[in-house]
Amino acid sequence: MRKVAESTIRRLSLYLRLLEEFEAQGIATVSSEALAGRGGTTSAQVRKDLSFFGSFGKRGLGYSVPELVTELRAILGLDRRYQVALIGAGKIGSALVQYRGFRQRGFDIVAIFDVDPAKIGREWNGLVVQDSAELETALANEKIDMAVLVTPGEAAQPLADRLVSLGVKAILNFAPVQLNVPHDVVVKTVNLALELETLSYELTNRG
Amino acid sequence: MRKVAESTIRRLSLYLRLLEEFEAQGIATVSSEALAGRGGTTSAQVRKDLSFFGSFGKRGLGYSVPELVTELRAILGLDRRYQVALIGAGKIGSALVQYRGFRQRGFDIVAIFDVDPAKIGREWNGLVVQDSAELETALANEKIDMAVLVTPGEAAQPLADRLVSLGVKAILNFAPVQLNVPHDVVVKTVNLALELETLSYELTNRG
DNA sequence: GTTTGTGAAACGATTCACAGCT
DNA sequence: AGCTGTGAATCGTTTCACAAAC
Repeated sequence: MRKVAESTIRRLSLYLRLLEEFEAQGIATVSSEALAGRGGTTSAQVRKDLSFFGSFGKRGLGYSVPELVTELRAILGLDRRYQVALIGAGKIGSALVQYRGFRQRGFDIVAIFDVDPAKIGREWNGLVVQDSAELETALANEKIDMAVLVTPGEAAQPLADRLVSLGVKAILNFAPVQLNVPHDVVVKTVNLALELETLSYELTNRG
Repeated sequence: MRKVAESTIRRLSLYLRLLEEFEAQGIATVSSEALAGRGGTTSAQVRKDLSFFGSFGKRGLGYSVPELVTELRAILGLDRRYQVALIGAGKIGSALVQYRGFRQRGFDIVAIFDVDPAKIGREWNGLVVQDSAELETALANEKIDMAVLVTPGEAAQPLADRLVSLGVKAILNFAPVQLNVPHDVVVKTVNLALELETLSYELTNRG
């Protein structure tokens, strides 16, 4: 498959959300214009984005909502479930476990780890918090698709290395560091400080 | 000031973090090469990024670490403090309040709101959770620079509208919706579902 | 008449490469 | 000699505009 820009993928994700709303309202077809309108983009952009993956519309008519929902789910890999390990049972980790969008979209948290003895052994949303030291033995028989790293900065890289050794191919990183991983592993970092600082920049330099 | 790309601002933020580490280690000067190395970019990119704002280096030598730290803080607007209102006292809000990077970087949470009667009136990190219905009266005398929105999707837009009316010029949005605001208001949306879906896409279309 | 799909044009960001300063 | 600062070249993304399909 030809290389598609990340910005395109993010927009597809937005379109999918809008389409699901349309579907819930029983709307049968949408134009690229309608999809663009609430998505903060243009109709040409919508059509270009979709054209990377195929021709899903009918000229003069638009796109079938249920059809496009199915296509986008397949493109985004959301027509399957993922086994997720959560590393770090702090406040943010806890919020993530609760977040219904997580399970709803196919991401099942199947293991939780922490280094804090006060947390290890406690039950948490039906899962017992395990010792991070036992990562390897605990995950030996579990097939983990993704890891969510919610640890202090200094702990993140060593844990990432161990996760990679265990065969994890995708990491969602909330630690405020750049992770170093092999080419075949995908990392998405959500850096709160960065977001605040871009806001701060915009505020001071007129927004 | 000439328009600078957001990607540039995000990298400046990364450089600042690295420089602070160098500073703590007592390193006096760095080359663009050294800044690039751990920041995941190239030396030319570092120089170009900085050149938008001035000439901070010395040819043949590199950049003075403390000087560049000061410059970047000023550029990013981090040489002042911000008054932040937190809207939504759930798990994620709680995690944000605790997050030390928040206060450390100059962001002071001065008010917390929620609609849940069980939470209203409770003390939370030294602040009493107030009723979101009272937003206007509670913030009448407080000068709020930023709001952090951590509410369900449907509540976000109406609250954003009220915050804008109150003169808030920057919003960090964790609700999974696109917010509609006037030109002079900056919004940064952190959309967890989006991040997961880009990971999911990468997993299914690469590996 | 309406709306898609897509080459081509325009725009924007990154990389190159080197002159100029220390 | 070493490293910055920057115009020029390259690369990638978005917008335009229109022929083709319904």
